[in-house]
Amino acid sequence: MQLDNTLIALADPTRRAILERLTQGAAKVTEVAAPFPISLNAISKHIRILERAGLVQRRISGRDHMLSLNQQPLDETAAWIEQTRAFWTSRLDGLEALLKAEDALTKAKGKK
Amino acid sequence: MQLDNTLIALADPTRRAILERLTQGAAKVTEVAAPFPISLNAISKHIRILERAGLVQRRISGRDHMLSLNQQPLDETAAWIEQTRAFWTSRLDGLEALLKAEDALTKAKGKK
DNA sequence: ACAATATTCAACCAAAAGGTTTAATGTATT
DNA sequence: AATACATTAAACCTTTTGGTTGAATATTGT
Repeated sequence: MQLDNTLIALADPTRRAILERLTQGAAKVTEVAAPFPISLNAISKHIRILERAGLVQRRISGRDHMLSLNQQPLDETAAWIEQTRAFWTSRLDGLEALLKAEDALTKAKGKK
Repeated sequence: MQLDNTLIALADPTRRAILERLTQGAAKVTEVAAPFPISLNAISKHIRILERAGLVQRRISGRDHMLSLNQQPLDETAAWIEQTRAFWTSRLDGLEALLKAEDALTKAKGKK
C-alpha cells in the first residue's frame, strides 16, 4: 500500500535527512550523497525507497539524475495520521468521561 | 529514536489494525489476536514493537495482559509530520513563485 | 580516442522483520 | 493434584534492510 511505503520511507533517519536536503532545492545523486558518511551506493538505495514511496522524483538529463521532492504522499500520510490522532483523542477522552460518569454514579448510589 | 520507533510501528498494516482494535477499548492479547489469520505468537511480537514505540501499554493481572493505547507518541509523530509538511509546502510553493518571477523577468528583458 | 564523471548493477554480508512450530512458565479452575 | 488457559520463550525459516566492494554503463570533457 502507498501508506505503508511512505511510512517505511520516513522511518529511517538517513532518508529523512535526504528529504531535508531536498527541501533546499533539487540536487543530483552525488550532491545529495556528499554529506553522508556512507557509500554512494547506500544512498542510491535509500533514494530508490524514497522513489517507491513517491516522495522523491527523478529527472534524468545525460549522466545526471536530478532529484526533487513530491509532496503528495507526505500530504496523504499527514492526513491519515492526523485523522487517526483525532479519533484516538475522541475515543480516549470519551472513555475517560465515561469512567468519571460511572464513578459519579457509583458514589451517588453509595450515598443513598 | 522515538520517532523512528513510532514510524516503524505504524508502517505495518497488521499493527495499524491492532491499534484500531484498541480504540474500541482495552483488550487482552488473546482478544486482540482473535480476528487475525496469523499465529498468536506473531501478534505477540507485533505488540512488542508497538510497546517499544510506546503506542501500547500493558497492565498485567494474573495470567491476563490488558493492552491499551497511549496517545503521546502518535501526537508527537503527527506534530513532526505536520511540521514537515508545512515546511515542504512553503518551500515548494516558494520555489514555484521564484521560477514564475524569473520567467516574468526574462520575458520583460526579451521585450526590451 | 581517452580519461574522467555520474550512476546503477551484482554479489555479498549481517542484522532485523514477519512468520512458523514446539516448548516453557505462570495462573485459574475443577 | 490435574487440567485448562494466557502468554512468552526459543529455535528456526525466508525476505527485507542497510551496508559494503567491485564491475558495468553511459555521458561528458580533453
